[in-house]
Amino acid sequence: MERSDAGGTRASIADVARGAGVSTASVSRSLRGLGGVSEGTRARVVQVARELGYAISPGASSLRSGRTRSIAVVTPFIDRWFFGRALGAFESVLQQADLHVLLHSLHGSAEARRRLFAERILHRRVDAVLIMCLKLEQHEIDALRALDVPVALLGSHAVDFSSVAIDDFSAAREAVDHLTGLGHRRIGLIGGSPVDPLHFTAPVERRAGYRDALKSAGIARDRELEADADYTVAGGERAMARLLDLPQRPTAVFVESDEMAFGALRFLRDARVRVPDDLSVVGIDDHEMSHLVNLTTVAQPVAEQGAAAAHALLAALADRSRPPSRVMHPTRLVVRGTTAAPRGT
Amino acid sequence: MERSDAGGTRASIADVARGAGVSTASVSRSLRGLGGVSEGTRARVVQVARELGYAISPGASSLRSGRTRSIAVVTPFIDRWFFGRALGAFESVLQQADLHVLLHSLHGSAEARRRLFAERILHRRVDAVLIMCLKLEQHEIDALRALDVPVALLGSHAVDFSSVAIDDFSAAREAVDHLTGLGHRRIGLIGGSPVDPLHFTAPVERRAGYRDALKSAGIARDRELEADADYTVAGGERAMARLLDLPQRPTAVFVESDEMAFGALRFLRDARVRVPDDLSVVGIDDHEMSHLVNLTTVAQPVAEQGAAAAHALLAALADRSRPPSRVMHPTRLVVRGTTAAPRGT
DNA sequence: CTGAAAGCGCTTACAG
DNA sequence: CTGAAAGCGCTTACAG
Repeated sequence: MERSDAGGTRASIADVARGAGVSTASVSRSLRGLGGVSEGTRARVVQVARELGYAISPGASSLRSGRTRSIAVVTPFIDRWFFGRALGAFESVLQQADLHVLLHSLHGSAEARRRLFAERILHRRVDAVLIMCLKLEQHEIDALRALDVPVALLGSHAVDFSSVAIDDFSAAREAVDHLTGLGHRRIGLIGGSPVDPLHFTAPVERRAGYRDALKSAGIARDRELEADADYTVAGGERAMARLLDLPQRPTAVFVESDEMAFGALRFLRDARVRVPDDLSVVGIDDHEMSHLVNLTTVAQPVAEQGAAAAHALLAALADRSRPPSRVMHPTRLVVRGTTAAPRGT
Repeated sequence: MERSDAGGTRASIADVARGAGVSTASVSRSLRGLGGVSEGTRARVVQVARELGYAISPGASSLRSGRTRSIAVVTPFIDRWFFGRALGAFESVLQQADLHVLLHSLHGSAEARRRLFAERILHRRVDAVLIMCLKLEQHEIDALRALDVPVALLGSHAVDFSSVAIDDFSAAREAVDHLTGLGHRRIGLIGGSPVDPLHFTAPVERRAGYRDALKSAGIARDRELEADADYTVAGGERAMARLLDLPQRPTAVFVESDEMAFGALRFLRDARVRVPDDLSVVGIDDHEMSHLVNLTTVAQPVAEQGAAAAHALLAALADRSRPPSRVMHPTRLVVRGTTAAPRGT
């Protein structure tokens, strides 16, 4: 029968060694499943450890071994769909590998980002690091390398590190090609600001994909049709308002994320603009709410990216000499009810 | 100018002591801002530490001091609105206090929950623990107490620990009172299963509030009108389908969460049931998407609860003799467009 | 104000 | 297969 009394809580490896009549070295080897211990010894040690309610001291273990069994994840936000979902899958894989996840959110703050790298907050505290969706500056790459642990990126790339992402450029092209294929010529963009202090990767790539799609369709670019937002529902709402204020309204809008698209749809409904009759809308993500509002979008596999990032780190931990890997996950256009041919065609 | 070379990365407290011509004790005191050091010494130490790129070894520090500067948060899910938002606010407060957050998700698994407590996964690894939304069993409370660190609960209560929550019973009453006030008599429930293996607190309390509101309005309870779901959009959809299949349909439905309500609304739209003309719907949460679908709901302050939980833990850390606190956050009915008087009134 | 020294609890060569 | 011992890098009484 398992019990854990107050005394048991404080049992150290020396207590277990004493109880089993062996050295602390043998206890360490037995409990970690290492070779070089007889089965009899191991069984006795395991038994005594359980009786005493022994639990290793992570601090002592990591001081000696240099391994912390923790992995940091640096994320711009926690409370947004993409990040929550990627994080969940990431954490799940690592938990199964008996690793802990240190959560470090930037909360959208460039200052928090600066502090993270300048103050060596992760130093010696983790065995590996995942960076979500940030376009890294060279000095940040240097700071990460100085940590001397495997680093992986989710949603961006850097030559030095393993990365997992979708092809944001192609995803945007897919969305806008769908619109031009339907016959639209005047196509707006609601996207992240290119001057966002946090420097996300997606806005830059997706905007480039949008422009490229227009070019391929022989449509001249009109800077007025590009509205900046901040990847939130409210931001999408405001950006849509600006687009509708234009002397020459677009007949379709490509929105860089589903959450912004929700905001755009909301504004259109209130403004009595019919979708897709008067205006088509296409997003990126396939957010879990998208089917509710019947949004046409380019789906990306989010949980899969989180899990892949975890596996990349696990592989790097198992073999430190392994070269960085780069995984691109596929996207897929999901046509629903918010897109149609422009009126009068 | 700040630099961090490879050598700097490995500097230890002894290196700093040597560089500054003082003992390691003085370095420790200087860097932690403790008293008993002259300003001249402190300045010199700080300067040398910066030059060498010194960063403390968390393992060594915690081995000696017993403090890890980490706080664990145990959450049933990461990728749901409520949890992401509460978690974000929680982490933000702790980060500002120079504390780290260890994220441990149960991923909805009762087995993961069992393992967490049985295998002493948090033992000596954290200075405090936050438990989200779980109704704790006695043996779990015992296991948490054996950790010998402050524990706080968010979304549930236990006599031994500090807690932060809303009054789920009242929130449900508020929602259902609104419905009965409008004249509804046949009111359905879409709620969490009372036999969910994870034992959440909210479903039990909210269902009780629903029943109490009916009773106060003199309406007999009809078990058929209570549909079990799992707090997901898809679950809300399925539950709504079952309610519509009833020989005698409800004229209104109280849904225990906005996310389930979204699913319910989706089903109603596809089934061509008009809301609120044919059927009223009210939720709980005030999810960020709720205003998009015009959902009437009972708002709860989620980020505030996360921040309050962090502050409760901070206070306990500062004064271990402080008795457990219990904070109840207010809820507020937000009437939008999914509720109205029943037809023919 | 300062330093010498003990010791936190492990892991890891090393020797047998 | 096993153990004695060193040492990881700090913090903390203690003494001066």
